[in-house]
Amino acid sequence: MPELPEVETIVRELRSKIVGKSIKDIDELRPETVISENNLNVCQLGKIIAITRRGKYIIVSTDRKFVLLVHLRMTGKLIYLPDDAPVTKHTRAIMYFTDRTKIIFDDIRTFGSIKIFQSIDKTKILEDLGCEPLSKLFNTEYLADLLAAKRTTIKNFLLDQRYIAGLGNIYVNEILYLCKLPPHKLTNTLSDDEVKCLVKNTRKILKKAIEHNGTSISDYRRVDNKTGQFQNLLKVYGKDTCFEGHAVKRIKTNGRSTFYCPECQKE
DNA sequence: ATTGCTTCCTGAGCGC
DNA sequence: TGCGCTCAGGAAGCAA
Repeated sequence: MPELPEVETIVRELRSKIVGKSIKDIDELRPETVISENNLNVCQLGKIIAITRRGKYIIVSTDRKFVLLVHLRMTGKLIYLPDDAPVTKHTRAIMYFTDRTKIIFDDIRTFGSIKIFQSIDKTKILEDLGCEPLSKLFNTEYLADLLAAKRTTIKNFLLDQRYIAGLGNIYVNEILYLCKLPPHKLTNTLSDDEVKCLVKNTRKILKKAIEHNGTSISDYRRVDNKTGQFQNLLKVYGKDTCFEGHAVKRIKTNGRSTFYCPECQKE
């Protein structure tokens, strides 16, 4: 499941491989995968000049001011290949470049999409995202104010993209474990020290996961189809026993698997 | 306004 | 062998 570190890894790798290439065409193998305004002719998109990230969105900008927002959801992959390489059973779209290479957009569960906009100003979807957890804006003041105003659990809060952009289920479980906070603790009951701890560990774990090219639990793959390595360093998600050797409890919260250690993460 | 539940989808894993 | 069931989960849309 691509979260911030996985998307960041993909963005960095895409940047080194396809910035400067001209988009020849986009072939949509499954309807509703590529969504654009006004019957846009995808042959007119132009040359890729930048690839950035906001939350879990990949932002591809072209010299003709077009912006492609790619969201991988749970099972989306972007794989860079020669243009005659075979596609997979779940390839939903193919972006061809003029130098006989391509990116295939592979997505088993079909929730991902590629949205094309005529300028960055039209991408309203990005305006609803909260701050980037690796930016200076993400600090104890920002977090303390938001947490105090909410009436939900810390786990629900951390997963909400309107407050912090980029966290998903795996990293939220890991962050709460590192902070020794139970997932059901209410946001407005957190102490100043606990808020500080959240900021510190969120940054720490995201940076470390990026260094290890993300977490490949199931479907996530890098642009060369290789796995990331951070799954080997998880301390509580998917574990029977935590890093300290205690039994890990697995519960469901809002339809999500929640792994936590009742011993380490006491009220 | 805010919060939480349902829904979308396919494949893997399991019991029988 | 194969059937039916459950689970994986981001976020839009809807309900309370």
